[in-house]
Amino acid sequence: MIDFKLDPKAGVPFYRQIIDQIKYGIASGKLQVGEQLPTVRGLAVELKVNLNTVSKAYKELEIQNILETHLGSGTFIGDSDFKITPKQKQEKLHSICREFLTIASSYGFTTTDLITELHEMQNSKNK
Amino acid sequence: MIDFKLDPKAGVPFYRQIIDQIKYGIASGKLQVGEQLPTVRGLAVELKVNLNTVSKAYKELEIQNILETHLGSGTFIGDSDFKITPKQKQEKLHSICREFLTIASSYGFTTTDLITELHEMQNSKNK
DNA sequence: AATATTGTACTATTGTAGTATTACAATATA
DNA sequence: TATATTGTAATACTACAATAGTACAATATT
Repeated sequence: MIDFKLDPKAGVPFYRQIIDQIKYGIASGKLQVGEQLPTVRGLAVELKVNLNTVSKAYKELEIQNILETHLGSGTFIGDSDFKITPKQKQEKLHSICREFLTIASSYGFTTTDLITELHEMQNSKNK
Repeated sequence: MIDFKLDPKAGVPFYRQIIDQIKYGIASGKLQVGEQLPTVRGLAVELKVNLNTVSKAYKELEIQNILETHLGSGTFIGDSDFKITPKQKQEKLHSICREFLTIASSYGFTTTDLITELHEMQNSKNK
């Protein structure tokens, strides 16, 4: 289970911080498929926010096929790899990159600039 | 001069659409250094928005050292290459890429995924 | 100097995001 | 079947972003 934490000074909405922490928890292996998350009320009390704030986070992750909610029993980590087809994943990657390119080009950067920079960031990370 | 167009359905604020079109105009060479932009009133009438909306766009671009405004005479494309140092440009590129990485990783994509995709997009563009 | 033209500043209005309050509906469990 | 536990829905409050209305200040032009 994750040790959830909210930072009111982060400038990021609470519900989005919750989303990010769950996503990161999955990516890092701290959260396993099938594992139950805290109940909306439980996490709301723990984080001292309203239960709707937690609910909003869970709901958005359910739309993204990352969580499964079962009324009466709770919310669980879904097996998103089974639900998101490789094609859907590829399309998501494509749309993210296209959006990125649009923003970058408005600053005058080329695709090559971006690739170069990403390479450098990758290298400096593994020092 | 650019043929400005606003899309109310874009989900992007008017002033930001104006900003993007000017930036893209510069990047694509349609706007030259020293060239005068429409007056805030002129463009406001043309786009059927309030003059403050145009003013806001110009002001933000002036902060970014992309435009120069001269009260009484108008707003002009500045020689941003002289004003933005290579170091600043590099930092901008870096911050854009880091932000991009954060978003992408929340979807489970790695830096390598992104680089690969960008390469493919670059290749398919030059067909 | 007078006037027109330019950008600026202040204020009000509208819409939306984020969060909370409260009541409800579905399911599990005793 | 009764009750507790779970997520859901409707509503409202607050803050802020976006835009507009209006008046102002600086500069150019005559």
